[in-house]
Amino acid sequence: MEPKIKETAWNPEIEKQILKQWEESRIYDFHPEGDIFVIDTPPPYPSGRPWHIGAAAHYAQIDMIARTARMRGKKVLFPIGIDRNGLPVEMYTEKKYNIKMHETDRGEFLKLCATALDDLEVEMIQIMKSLGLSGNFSDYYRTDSERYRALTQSTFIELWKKGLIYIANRPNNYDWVTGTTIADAEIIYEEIPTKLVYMKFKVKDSDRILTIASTRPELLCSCQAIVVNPEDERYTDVLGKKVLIPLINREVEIKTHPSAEKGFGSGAVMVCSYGDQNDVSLFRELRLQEIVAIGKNGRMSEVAGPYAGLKIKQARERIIEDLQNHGFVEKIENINHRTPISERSKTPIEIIPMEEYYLKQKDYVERIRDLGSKIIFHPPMHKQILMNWLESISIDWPISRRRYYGTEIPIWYCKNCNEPQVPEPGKYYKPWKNQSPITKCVKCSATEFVGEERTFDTWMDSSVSPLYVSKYKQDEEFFRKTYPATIRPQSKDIVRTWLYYTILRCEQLTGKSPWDEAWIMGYGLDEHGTKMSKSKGNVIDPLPIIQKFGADTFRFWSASEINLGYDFRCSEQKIEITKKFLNKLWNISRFLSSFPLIRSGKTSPSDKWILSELDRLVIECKKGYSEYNFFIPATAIREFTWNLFAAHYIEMVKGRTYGSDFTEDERDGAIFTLHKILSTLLILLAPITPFITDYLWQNLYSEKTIHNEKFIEVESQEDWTKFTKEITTFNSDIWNKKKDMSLSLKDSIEIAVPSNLEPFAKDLKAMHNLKY
RNA sequence: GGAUCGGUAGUCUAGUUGGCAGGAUGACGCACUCACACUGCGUAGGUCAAGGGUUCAAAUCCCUUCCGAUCCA
Repeated sequence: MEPKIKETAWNPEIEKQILKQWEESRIYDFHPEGDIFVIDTPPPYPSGRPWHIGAAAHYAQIDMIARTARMRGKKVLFPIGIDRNGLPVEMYTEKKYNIKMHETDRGEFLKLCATALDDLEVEMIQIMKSLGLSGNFSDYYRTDSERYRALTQSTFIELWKKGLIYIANRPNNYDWVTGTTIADAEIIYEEIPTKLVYMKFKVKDSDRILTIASTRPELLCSCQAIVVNPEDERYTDVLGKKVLIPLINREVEIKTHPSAEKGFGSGAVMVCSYGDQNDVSLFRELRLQEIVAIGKNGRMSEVAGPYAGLKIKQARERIIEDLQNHGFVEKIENINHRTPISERSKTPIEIIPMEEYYLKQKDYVERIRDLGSKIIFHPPMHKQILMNWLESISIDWPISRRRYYGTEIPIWYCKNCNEPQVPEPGKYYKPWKNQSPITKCVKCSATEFVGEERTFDTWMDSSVSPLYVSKYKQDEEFFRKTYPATIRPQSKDIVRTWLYYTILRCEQLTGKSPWDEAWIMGYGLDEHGTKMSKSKGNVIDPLPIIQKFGADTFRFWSASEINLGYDFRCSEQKIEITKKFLNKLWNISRFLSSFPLIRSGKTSPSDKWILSELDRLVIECKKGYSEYNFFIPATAIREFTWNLFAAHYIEMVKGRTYGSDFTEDERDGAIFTLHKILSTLLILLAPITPFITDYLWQNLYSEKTIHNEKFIEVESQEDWTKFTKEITTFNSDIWNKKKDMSLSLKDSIEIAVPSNLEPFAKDLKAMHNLKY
């Protein structure tokens, strides 16, 4: 019999045809009726090649979530978006054209950014499509579109009217390289070598010298107090006394505070505005008058006297020199200091008082803890990341940024009384460019206005993604059906930003949690187990790999290699090896394609045995799919297919399907079982490897696509799996014996089938050519 | 300092309720050409990080220590 499938190997080129077929038949279109399942897809930022292989794996898995839901009978809304707001493109543009953003015409600069994004986006969409994502590409969204930005602005206006937004001048994380305030969530910490300088402070009206260790001697000019631990007996006699700041010659008081550690340096700490967050809280608690020592340009301000105008590092070196020359230095230690760094520009941040807009979040911590505790996390352990973050929120969220490529803050100020005022929600406003839509000041009735120039923190945009995809304030009925979304898939490094901010904002706007479930994935690591990043240069580009081995190989690798929530290593070699499995599946199908399709039959014991094992597999796979942990079905299916189905069952029934010593009923039972198993395997695998399964399905079982099929239910009544171990061991023993006797596998051998395997004797005899 | 995760063969990894430590890869040996050489069979390779405890029984539960990753102060 000739196999219907001719080629002896799976050719990934076929994926292109299948992709075309999917697009033309629009099988993944969303219709908002029935049991609705909404995915709050993360819109990727098109940062250019190489794209991150971990990200590609991540999107492949999100698609598996969508396909799993469809096979469970859900109507799936799987939006595709591109995130285009924010700093990366601004920095890319500055570098590409060798210009500075703040020195370039704003309109011109925005145009250059948009063009760059358009180019990068085309490639991004292409890669996502070639991965086989079943999302809504025909209507993909951009976070910098008019509609999206109008939504961000509307939600801001709504919250403004609710009184959740305020302006405040307070010390803030300031990234002087990019020239903007940033939120705590945008700070990372790095160990940086620095000098710990032990300085001598003279106590007034006393002979005592106080030694104070600091990594920031350049801030001496802004020192307003010395604090020691209240339980530190070394200093009880000087409490309340004044000390003289070296070089500056200003007097400040010695106070107590529990944050001063007895063990750090000498136990006495200088409090300056602002060395770190602790300084900020001390100034507030002790009601000290701040002295702003560092300006927005990252240089020392006028109050630094002779050091004014110097960059921070230069000023530090100069002041250390001067301190040494005047005998104020006791010693200098070289230490590694944990330094707050701007996540974007990778430079140490400064804390500078600035006037910014704030969104209230402190008052919401309890409410969000409550909502968070009700969200089902996959895996559950990652809920802890959110809870830890909630624990550490100490200030409201500064949401204004002094950047260009972002959503504009929709505010105009009265030229007469400076009162800020917001327009009506619903439109996209550009206050730096457009005329004020407000004609009369709400406070003084003046008629002239000046537009706000700042933009929002990009998380203000990202945090309304579930509202955008469910057409909040656009389509009431659609919104009612699709909000809250079902699931938020995302990576674990943005729990404290994207996940947290989304819950915060959606709660403030809708009073509800944005989703029922959150699905959190780990990082992609390189072969050596270190985190991949462009700056380290160890990023693996997924595109050539997908082109070489096909999307299904890449997807199956991603499913079988990534245990949900854990970090995973990426190596091309492993991906290559994965392809062997698809080929195995291909060849099993090729073999079966030489037999007629029989949809029911009288089964023999061997058939009943493998069907029992199949039931077990179905149960296992369903369990994995219900947790969206594709590692479980992928490894279980591979194990079953290769090591039970192909290695044992197919070999056991070859005699029956070809041979003449069997009845027609017996033969048909085998052929029926073979097809039953393969068709089930294809369905079980369809969410993971949608291309090859659809191709084989359409060649063997149906005119129609596999992707409209539903998952299989378990059906057999008897459990024959207790024979598995005995069968596989028996077969293995025979193979070994033939090998020992230098016989070919076809040669006959005199071995009796053991009595416990009697039901399978006929198949086993034919399989091994047994004689006795 | 605190939190989370991890430490299983040269390498990677499974081991949800304690019950013969499983798989992949690489290495080595052998075989067939019948769906598949992108194949099949086999061999070697392990103090389950270390120590202690609970138990008839511990990779698994408890305690202590060491190492690594990530996050927070």
